Amino acid sequence: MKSSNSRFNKCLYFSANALARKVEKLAAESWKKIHLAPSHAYLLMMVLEEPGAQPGAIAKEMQLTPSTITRLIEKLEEKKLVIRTTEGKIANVFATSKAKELYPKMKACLNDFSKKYGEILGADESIRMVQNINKLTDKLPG
Amino acid sequence: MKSSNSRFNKCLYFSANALARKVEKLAAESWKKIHLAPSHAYLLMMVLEEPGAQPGAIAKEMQLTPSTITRLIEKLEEKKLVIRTTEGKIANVFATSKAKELYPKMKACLNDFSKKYGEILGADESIRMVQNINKLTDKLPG
DNA sequence: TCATGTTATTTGTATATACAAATAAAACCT
DNA sequence: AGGTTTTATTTGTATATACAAATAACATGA
Repeated sequence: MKSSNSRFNKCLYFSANALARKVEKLAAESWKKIHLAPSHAYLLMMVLEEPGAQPGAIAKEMQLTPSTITRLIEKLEEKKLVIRTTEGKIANVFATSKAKELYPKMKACLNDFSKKYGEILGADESIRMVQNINKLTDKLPG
Repeated sequence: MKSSNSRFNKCLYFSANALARKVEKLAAESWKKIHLAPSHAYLLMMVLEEPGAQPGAIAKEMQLTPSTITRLIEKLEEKKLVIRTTEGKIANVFATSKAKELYPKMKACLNDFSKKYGEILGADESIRMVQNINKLTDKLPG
């Protein structure tokens, strides 16, 4: 069933969720090569690029709640991809050397993914669409 | 943090998910009045408008998997809003009279929600955006 | 007709995410 | 300094969703 044929096709709730689910799936395919879920991969990339990042800052940047970030970090710790140091109420997250070795492959996965949807949508079109979605998101409250 | 300032702002995965989360929250507010999660509400409306709908068809229209539909129906059954009849391998889902009584309020919630984001985004803009999102979704595989 | 394949649904299990409450540390008044 | 408020993080619990396997019914071709 196409979104454009659904009885719900006029509703932003439905449309936004349907898009997110499809995109999630497409992204998961790209990241599968290195056995990471997209959200784990994004967090890890952030930590690689900003060593010692704090969970609260990560939450803001990823627009997820702090509790979700805690849970993601736990998973990445299990995989020995990050470590956490806690000093007072502040936690800092660092990528391990295992993660650092993975970094080039991660960039390749990211590339693969954006190429994949770039081909489907057209390069210009896809860049414009992402910008429009961001603009929309920024206007919504919260 | 604005989407447009995030290090991930160029990535469709990130953008689509951030949008969906915000919209979900906004929708949940509107549906809270009648104590329904948006996905439950959408399924229920479909069943109200199409009595006897089959889980498989509902899955297609809502672009969710059949197993997810089963789970949603279970919840709605607990709330006495739908009943399920099974004949052979075919199941049919019907709204109860309790659900039928709720229908006008549901339409009001839906209205409230679309008014809410219509005000935030502008009526034309929001309609155009939903169409663009649908078009994008339809182009993606799966 | 019956063996095999296909379809519809459900179940078992896993993941992502959130909210609210619990901790714990730091900052801030007076 | 000592009490109060704010901030950062984690934990307990709940929801939405999916995939893969199980089940059950149906269809179909030899």
